Amino acid sequence: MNALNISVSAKLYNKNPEETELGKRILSKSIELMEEIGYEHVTFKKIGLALESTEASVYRYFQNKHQLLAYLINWYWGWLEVKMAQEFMMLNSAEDKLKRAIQLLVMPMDEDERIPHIDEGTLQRLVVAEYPKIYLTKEVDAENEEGYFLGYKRLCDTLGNLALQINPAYKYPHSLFSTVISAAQSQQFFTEHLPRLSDATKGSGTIVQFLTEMTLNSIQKR
Amino acid sequence: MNALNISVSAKLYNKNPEETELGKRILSKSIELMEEIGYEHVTFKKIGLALESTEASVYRYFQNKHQLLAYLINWYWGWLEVKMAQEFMMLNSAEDKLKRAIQLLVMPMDEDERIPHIDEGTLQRLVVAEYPKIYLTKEVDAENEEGYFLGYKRLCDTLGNLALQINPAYKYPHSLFSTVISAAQSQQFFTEHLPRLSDATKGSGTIVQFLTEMTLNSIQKR
DNA sequence: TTTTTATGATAGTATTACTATTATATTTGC
DNA sequence: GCAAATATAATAGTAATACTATCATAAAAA
Repeated sequence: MNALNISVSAKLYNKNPEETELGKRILSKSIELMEEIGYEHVTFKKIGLALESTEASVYRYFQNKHQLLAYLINWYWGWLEVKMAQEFMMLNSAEDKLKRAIQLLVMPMDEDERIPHIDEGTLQRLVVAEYPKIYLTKEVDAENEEGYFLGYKRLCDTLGNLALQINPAYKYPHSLFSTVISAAQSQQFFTEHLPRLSDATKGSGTIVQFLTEMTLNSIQKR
Repeated sequence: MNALNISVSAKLYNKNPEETELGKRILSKSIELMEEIGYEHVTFKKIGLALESTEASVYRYFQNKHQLLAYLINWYWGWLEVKMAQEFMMLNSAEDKLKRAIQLLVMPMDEDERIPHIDEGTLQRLVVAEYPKIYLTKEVDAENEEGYFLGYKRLCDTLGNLALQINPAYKYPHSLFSTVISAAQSQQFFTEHLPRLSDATKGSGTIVQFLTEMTLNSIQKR
């Protein structure tokens, strides 16, 4: 039905939330509620209440809160990659593409009207505040096999390949971009909450400059 | 009593665990248990049980699990800084000091026999697996004012100042070292659990090389 | 030796993270 | 248009968690 559909591994839900109205409302309200009160304070009961539905209904779509967060974050990485692919069509050099990718990682996002049930801006803030929680668990190895982290991995690969176009001899493309993506998130968080851990003033310009310099200096042939 | 005492903000405990035998056993067992079963699965009841003490006794030292984790992680950063200061005395150039600092961030740690109740190696693995959880909460601003993150901030400052010795014009010392410290942890985690997000093989050599190159390329005058 | 302090033992409460059951409304197949 | 399947709502119930409180006793300090 949507002009655009982001694919998320079927292991990330009990019942596909994109296929029903209630499912979409669960996604929409979960993003809103998690961003508002924080992952730790969210319960399926509260989500049900916010939806004027029930706890049991939310459990039909997701096994638990952790799986729901993993779904949302994977959706976000998938969506970012689609955005990047669109933007890259208008650019020629790998360096320009990398620069644009870094901007997309940090800049506030506009609502995509092709996907009305997801507020991308709110989702981005949610990712900034919560993303490491999906892998920093004792279940990471089992969940990795289920595809919980494919979104992140694919994005890392994509950016790593751009780096290799600039310098095929660069030795650490995966490490560099897992670091850059992660830093894109954490620098946003630090700028807002722990400013002594960043040099950025409000607004995303400084963060983009810092990350761009770090990235290009790392991969540049010299 | 100890030859060495790491200072941790008094807001990070109810009752100073370094001052009693039970307190020290709580630290020791908590590190062990958290590393073994993971932060999420730890409860004060389980800690009490492992100590052959009680839940209530653990609550006398720490308000909750989150505060306990924050204490342990702050202790770790404080201890790392002491280690670094020791090592820096034997080095002259800021560049050598930075290189050594990166090694200390990544390399497995030996037990410090001056502090018998803390197993630094296990604590390091705990920090790798859990450190962002202390700031990625809705309480971050309030806890920041209580000094929950001083250890991290001080370490960042120290390393940032070394960078400024190499290049006083470098614009992003705080951002760079919050990124490098964070990457030091996450690259260790990725190497073990999500290898597609790093280029390192087992052993810490590749991670050290990657971080050292990234750091020096970023700050170098050119 | 008295008093304070630290710990242990136990109980209790509200919330969380589920699982299960049943009733009802809606959609789909024929 | 009707039967069957499916989706949701409403409700109940359970085990574990995250605390708080009380009291007895042991050890240390005054």
